[in-house]
Amino acid sequence: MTRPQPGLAQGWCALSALHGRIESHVERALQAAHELSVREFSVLDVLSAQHDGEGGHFRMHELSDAVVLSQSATTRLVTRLEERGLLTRYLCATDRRGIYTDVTPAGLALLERARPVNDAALREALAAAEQRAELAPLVAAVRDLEVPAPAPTG
Amino acid sequence: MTRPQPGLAQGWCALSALHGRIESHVERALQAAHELSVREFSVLDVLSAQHDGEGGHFRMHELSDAVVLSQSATTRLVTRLEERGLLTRYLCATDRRGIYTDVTPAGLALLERARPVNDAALREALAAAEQRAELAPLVAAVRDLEVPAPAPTG
DNA sequence: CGAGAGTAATTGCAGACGCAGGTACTTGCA
DNA sequence: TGCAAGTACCTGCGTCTGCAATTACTCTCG
Repeated sequence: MTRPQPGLAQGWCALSALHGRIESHVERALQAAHELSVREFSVLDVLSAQHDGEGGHFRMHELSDAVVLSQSATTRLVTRLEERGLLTRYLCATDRRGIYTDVTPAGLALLERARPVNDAALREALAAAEQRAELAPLVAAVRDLEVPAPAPTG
Repeated sequence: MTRPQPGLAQGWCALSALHGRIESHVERALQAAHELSVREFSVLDVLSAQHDGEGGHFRMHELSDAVVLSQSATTRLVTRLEERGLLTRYLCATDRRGIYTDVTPAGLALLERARPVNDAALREALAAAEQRAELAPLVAAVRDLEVPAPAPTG
């Protein structure tokens, strides 16, 4: 750990460790507060973001790409969320193979309630990770990403 | 995805996406080449690194902390690796509750064969992720971490 | 029109995970 | 010594995940 291999693995190891720590911390917080997993929150977030700018719908495979999950896992994840009334599924008119997903008002409401919990947990996890020497630089990089360029470059 | 929320979530989202993409790519490569999961490789790597500098052993809870896994998952992971002859378990002499784990020569050999596969897959995944605008800066940060201080020892 | 290739989503199955509970051991206190 | 509290690891159970196979639909070419 202190000095495994001075190659690529070091960066990847740090990335992985940081991700794991943040995920488990946020997972606990979201689960306790709203019975949401990180993935579920992520789906809601991605879908609602699209909602803002465009039609507010995602194809299943687009969604699985966005949250980096297999198609089967995405199917089941959407199913669970749909059963809780947080998402809707509807067929694509022009291509009957395609299925769109969209956030329901209930889903949007839950998302907005969960967002501060998510952000707080995120802050805590980042602060904790910053204490570790090998994670600190990556934490800084993540923080820099937050608002890289508020200038609308188009 | 294009512009979810201009807050903390953006950096975390990028970190999560990058991690997911790298992990699934490396997982496939290691699985195909050596029937190793990313976690298993990680355990072997961490343990062998410790081997270099120190006694070469980890307590279970230290290991679970290093790879960011629950204790139960660590127990089973070590069990699987032990059954394949890649790890050894032995009691701690001074504290009979504690259990140390160490890499066997076979484990070390497999690790060294798997390392180039891991590194190659890592490189590929990073290169692919770099093409995405929202992931590129984080990829750069990870690359920077690789050799932060190449100062030779002594 | 109809056969075959290709694409989108779902389902069966086995593997791995986390949580809660249990066992074994150590420590603190009387 | 004896008992309660705390620590370290393991096991039962339910859930989630990925892979492979399946179903449903579209597209291309004859």
